[in-house]
Amino acid sequence: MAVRRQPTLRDVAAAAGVAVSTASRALTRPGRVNADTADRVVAVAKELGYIPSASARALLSGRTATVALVLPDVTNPFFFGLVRGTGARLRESGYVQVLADTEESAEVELDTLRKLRGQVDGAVLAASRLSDEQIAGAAADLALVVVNRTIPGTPGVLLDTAGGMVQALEHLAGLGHTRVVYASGPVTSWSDRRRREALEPAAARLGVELVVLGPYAPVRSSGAQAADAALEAGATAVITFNDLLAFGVLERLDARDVPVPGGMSVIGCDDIFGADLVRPALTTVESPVERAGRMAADLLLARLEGDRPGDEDDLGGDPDDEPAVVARGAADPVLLPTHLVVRSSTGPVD
Amino acid sequence: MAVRRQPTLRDVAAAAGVAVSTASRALTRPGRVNADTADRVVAVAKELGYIPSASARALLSGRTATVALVLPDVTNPFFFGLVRGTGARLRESGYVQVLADTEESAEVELDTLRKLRGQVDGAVLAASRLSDEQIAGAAADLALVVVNRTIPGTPGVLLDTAGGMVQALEHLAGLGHTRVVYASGPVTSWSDRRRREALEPAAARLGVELVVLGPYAPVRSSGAQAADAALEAGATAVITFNDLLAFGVLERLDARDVPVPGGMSVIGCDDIFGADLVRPALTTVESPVERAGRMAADLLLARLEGDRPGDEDDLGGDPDDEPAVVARGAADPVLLPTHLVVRSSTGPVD
DNA sequence: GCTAGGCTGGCAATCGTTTGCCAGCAAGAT
DNA sequence: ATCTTGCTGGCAAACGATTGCCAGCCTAGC
Repeated sequence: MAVRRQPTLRDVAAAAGVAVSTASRALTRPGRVNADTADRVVAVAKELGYIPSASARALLSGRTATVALVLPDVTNPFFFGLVRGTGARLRESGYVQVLADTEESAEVELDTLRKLRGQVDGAVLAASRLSDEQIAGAAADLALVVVNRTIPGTPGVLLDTAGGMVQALEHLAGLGHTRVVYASGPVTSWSDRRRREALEPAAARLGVELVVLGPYAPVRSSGAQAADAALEAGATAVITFNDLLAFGVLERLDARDVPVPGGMSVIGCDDIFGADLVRPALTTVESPVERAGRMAADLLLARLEGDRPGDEDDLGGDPDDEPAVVARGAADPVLLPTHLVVRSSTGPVD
Repeated sequence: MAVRRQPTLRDVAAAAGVAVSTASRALTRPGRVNADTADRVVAVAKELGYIPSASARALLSGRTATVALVLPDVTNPFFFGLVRGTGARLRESGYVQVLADTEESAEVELDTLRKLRGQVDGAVLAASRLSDEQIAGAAADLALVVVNRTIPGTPGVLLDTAGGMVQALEHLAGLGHTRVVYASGPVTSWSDRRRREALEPAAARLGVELVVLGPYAPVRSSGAQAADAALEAGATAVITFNDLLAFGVLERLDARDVPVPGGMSVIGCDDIFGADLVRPALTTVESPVERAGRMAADLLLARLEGDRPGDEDDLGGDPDDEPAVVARGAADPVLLPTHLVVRSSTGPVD
């Protein structure tokens, strides 16, 4: 029941009959102590089940080997890929991942970031509710990587959903649609702005009339309004800001007995869990979210490892170390391509 | 770009013109120092943006104010409720939540637990892949709470899905079904065993023939086999181990042109995200997973707070403190009831 | 006027680990 | 035989916060 006291380095040293410093070196500085001594210490440490105290290490080195993933809502399926992607990459490098849910609140987010400083070496910030200035400010205190935001001086990973949306429009144009609605997302969304900017010229080029509606909250319940508005606009197809919204649209169309894709084609964005479960299965723009997570963690780790004082004379760099990422980290954000997944919610105009 | 050095208590003390010890007391021991002095220190601390070092605190106190949630697979929708529930409760008490993914491997899990010791004050273990003995062993080194497991001496939270399954069977019996399949889950699953034990007598009581098939891997792709086996068994309804399996069953039935619920009624378990998205919407046993998460965190926190040396003379206990939870913590696991959510995948026999 | 006691604030030890510096020792060079 | 050099291991000072102990001071009571 009661948790037993952990053996410390002192215990190990005593049991091995050496000084604490020797024990420390035996475990962390191969070659620095006599091989026999080292073996003895290692054996004793194993025997005692010794595990170095993370707090003590952190106190001395200032590094915690911990990275936070800061999200507005852990349960939004869109973020699962990020959780998994960053988590996998961090684990590979021996880092611990902590999850911070900011409950969609800028205030909570700011507070979280404040508290995190010192507890973690860095953070991946996704779908931040903060202003560019606030993020830049926080970045002065904590190594930060942003996802789907561009903050000058802060490394970032961007998902090129705009490119996927253009593919979606091309797909619809190919099916004969000439009047297409884009049900837009939050005005604060960087990617929403970027998509509109990409869709306009694409529509012109394809000879499609693009009607931008919204903004809609990117949740299922907003789908009803979006569906109604799209019908009213006389469109034969609707592209939504994200899949949740698309789910809501499908529900509403079903409730109004509008056949999909016969009466209306629907395209979502993100390809979250469930997109292939709805009927008809949703045609959607798939984003490599998990890869984005890995990449974000990559950028952060590159920066953290680069910060290590010991590495400073290592300017030559290891050719196997993907120097491109390290070099790009501080500069332009990484842009990851997306692609359209065609399922059953799109079809030719009746 | 470069992260600036954090102000320490020494900086605050120097700026306020007091000793470090005084500064410390001003911030943590209200009343211990002169009010004027305290105000000055607090003001300076705020001005400097001082944040106490978590590592230093942890080193001294042995407590990290951090709790881990250990899961076999972070991305399994079933666990989202746990993530959210434990997270919310932990945040309320000022704890940080760290997420550990064990990749469905007992080895990784054991290793994770080993590394976690010392980094966290405790852990919530869900769907552990470890044996009872291994868990009991780990519990000696780290305060543990298990979800859906019964380990003597280790507090736990159980979801009474068995009860919900009985409701499901009653629902089916009421619709006139007389031959029902239970598509079982992993043999190692505690809850699966418990469900079978509860379904047998319920079936006898209701005059329903119960056919247990499986075990099936609790994933969507296994649904095809399960659906085929259920059809072959001549059943008119199937209850599945979980919703993912049910999704697979629905898909297969659709592919084989078996109408649902006309040709086959389908009931899932867990009510994960997507259960109301599939067509027909899935009738399923809803588990209060988020509540289970809160409860698990509750038990863990109660135990952690109880361990605090300072609280030992507080045996009377605060009447507002929900002493029931604290008392129950070490004893029997908490059992949370579940209930059936009826949607469109169940109906009368044709 | 003197002492007892309360209030306030400082000193220093402590937590567990790492690491710069130094001392002892042995072996090889001169 | 002496000096140099390299290897090994110990001492002690950090890291930042907390806290037991103590000293100084002020006030109140006699």
